[in-house]
Amino acid sequence: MARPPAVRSGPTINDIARHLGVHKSTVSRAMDPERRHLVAEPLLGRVEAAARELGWRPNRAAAALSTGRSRTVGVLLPDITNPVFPPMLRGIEDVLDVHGYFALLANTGQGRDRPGGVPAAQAAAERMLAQPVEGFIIATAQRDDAWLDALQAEGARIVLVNRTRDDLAGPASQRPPLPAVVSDDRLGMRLAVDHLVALGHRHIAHLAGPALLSTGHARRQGFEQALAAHGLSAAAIVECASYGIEAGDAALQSMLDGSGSGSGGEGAGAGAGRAGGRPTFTGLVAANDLLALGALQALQRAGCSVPQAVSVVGHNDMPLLAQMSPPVTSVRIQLYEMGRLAAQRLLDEIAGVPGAPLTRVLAPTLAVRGSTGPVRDDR
Amino acid sequence: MARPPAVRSGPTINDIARHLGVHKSTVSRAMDPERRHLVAEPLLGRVEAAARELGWRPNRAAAALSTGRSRTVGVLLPDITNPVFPPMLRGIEDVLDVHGYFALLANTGQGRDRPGGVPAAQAAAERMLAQPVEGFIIATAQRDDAWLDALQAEGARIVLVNRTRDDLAGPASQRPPLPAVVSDDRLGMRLAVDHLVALGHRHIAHLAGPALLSTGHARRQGFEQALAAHGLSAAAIVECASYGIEAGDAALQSMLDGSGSGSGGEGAGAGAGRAGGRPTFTGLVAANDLLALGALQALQRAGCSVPQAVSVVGHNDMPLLAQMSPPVTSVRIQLYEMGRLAAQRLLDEIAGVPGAPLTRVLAPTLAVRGSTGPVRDDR
DNA sequence: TTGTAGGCGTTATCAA
DNA sequence: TTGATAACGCCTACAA
Repeated sequence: MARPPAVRSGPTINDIARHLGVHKSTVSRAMDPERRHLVAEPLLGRVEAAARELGWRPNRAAAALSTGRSRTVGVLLPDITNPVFPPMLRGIEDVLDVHGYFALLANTGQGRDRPGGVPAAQAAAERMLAQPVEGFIIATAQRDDAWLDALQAEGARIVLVNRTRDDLAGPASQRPPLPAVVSDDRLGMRLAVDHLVALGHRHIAHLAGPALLSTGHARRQGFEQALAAHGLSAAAIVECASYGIEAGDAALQSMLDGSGSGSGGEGAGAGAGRAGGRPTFTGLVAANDLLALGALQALQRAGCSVPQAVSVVGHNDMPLLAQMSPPVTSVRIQLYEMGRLAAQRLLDEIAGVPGAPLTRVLAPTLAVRGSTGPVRDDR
Repeated sequence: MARPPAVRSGPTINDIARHLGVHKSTVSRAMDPERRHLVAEPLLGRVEAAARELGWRPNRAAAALSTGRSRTVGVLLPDITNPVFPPMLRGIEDVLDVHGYFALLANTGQGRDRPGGVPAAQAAAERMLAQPVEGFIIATAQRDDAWLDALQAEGARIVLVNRTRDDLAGPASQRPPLPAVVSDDRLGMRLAVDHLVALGHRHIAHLAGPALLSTGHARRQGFEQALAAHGLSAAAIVECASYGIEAGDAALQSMLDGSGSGSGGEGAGAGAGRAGGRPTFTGLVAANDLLALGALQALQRAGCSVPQAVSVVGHNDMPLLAQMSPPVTSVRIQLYEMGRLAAQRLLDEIAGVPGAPLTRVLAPTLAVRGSTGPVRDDR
């Protein structure tokens, strides 16, 4: 009965109504842009004045309870510290902001499990649902993520960014597909390979991303297809354990050691990365920029100069790549735009806008910089 | 009366109560860790089983309405795309997560105004307050931000990170101070200057941050004090318009042109950045890393090699600085820890924990890399 | 054009 | 230890 320790005080529409001698529904109407026109002009002005005077502020928690709409969406990222995500997040927020929505953010790691065996991303999604959020933008999807199915089955609205999950089961999969906004990874790899081939490279290796991620999978396929189109095959392929500098360094080192095929390195020429003290390849395409930076480290340690001995291409064109040593040639994907489109898609979904395409595929371009150059010695 | 379009469906505690033939208050108690002990053990088990079986999920919007606590805090950043902020944000989130809180994020730009004359950060804070959030972590504060006073006056809980606002008015200011977690900027500058002096540099310039930001102000003071301690004075000081690569490039260019004193460049030697085709300084300390990168660009364009002709020190030690060309020596501040402490402080504030120190000052260290070296030619 | 009544899902207080 | 009742602030239907 008593209402003691309310954290948020402030006046309510009821206070305004009393102040003006009208009913709170009238105030409610006056404050809702959609129904403002139902209120007579003079009254409307008085209500607004009173609201301002009393310092009224809407309480969305109350509105959410009443309408079921919290004007909040959940954003699941592996790690905001990875430079590809901030531009995406900006894109998401810029769209949400225009529509009066907020993003609830969670960094959930690379899909790894919590003590209880529940993926961190799933745990975060559960908590967000309780908040509640009206939908999710997810950049952590793995191709085999089962919890996504459960989330979807609960009726949650979901849009994937930069990742898809339906590659694994193939087009015949029974799972209802999820809307996704992605970059054309195969095209990206074609740009990278074509660039190296045009520079005269014939022995080209690949630092692949984790096969469980759609980007790792698709980019590897794209790499092999692009090489095949030139009548070439991979000089070496090593799959990296994760998308990080360390993983890239280790993977390239294993290539040089000749030991290395990584966890999925059954690719052509794997284990043959080095012969007679020099790498057998003159070109290297990494599945993302952090892997490329790791490779640069390892190459430098091995005394291989870039681009003189080996040309290196990254993927994503994350910020500051132009200031690196050397500046890194990279496949530029539309990070900000991907975020924008994903948010737009989710809001459409929430608003029930029909006929949106399931998957938006954005075309990448190539940002050519100092880490690639003409092949020196053909072998 | 009718309840048509509820977005969030799912069972409620009422459904569980009916299912079990108990009252919803009992279910509510059983589900609250704080009051669980008030429920008899056997019943407790049945309630939990039923909740699991029916797939119940708490509705925080409803709880927030009842308790006034949304378990949500607002985080105001200038721009998540600036690499210093992701580590801070991770620190914030990691702490919030443990306590069941979520962060509502807004990128509000560098304190610039919206069309209506309202700072973007203020507008975002207003919207967040309506959400409602239980408090704010603010990294956008300018030293003269008046809206912060208003926000504080409304009773909002606020913790500042990396910035303070009370430098401007001085210790005699009437405004109630705000809790803040910052790095020791003066100490940071001393580390930078001492390092250069130890390398033999005697002519040292400063690329200052905007004087309206506490970091810009304090670091400039720290720079001058550190020089004075060695009996030196600044070779040149130019204040940059913002903390960005472009601004740093432009400011250094103006130094070289001898035109440049920036908006606040009344410092000793300003306008004397260059003499006889070479810069008059052999050492440069930038107020942050992006400014340093801009300076590197401009120096390279001018044909000044780093560190042979000029040694450059940045500030913040943002990620990837070690991979730059050249690797940039920088004052390492505890970005992640600042975020953690700020979040912890805010939660303490919310919980009413007494006796927390108003300001936490973290000590920086120096990360020495390739952009600094012994002075070559003394002049 | 405005008022009335009821409910959204939860928690708080009091009574039993 | 459990139940009953009344809020929290807002929105929706319907009546006036």
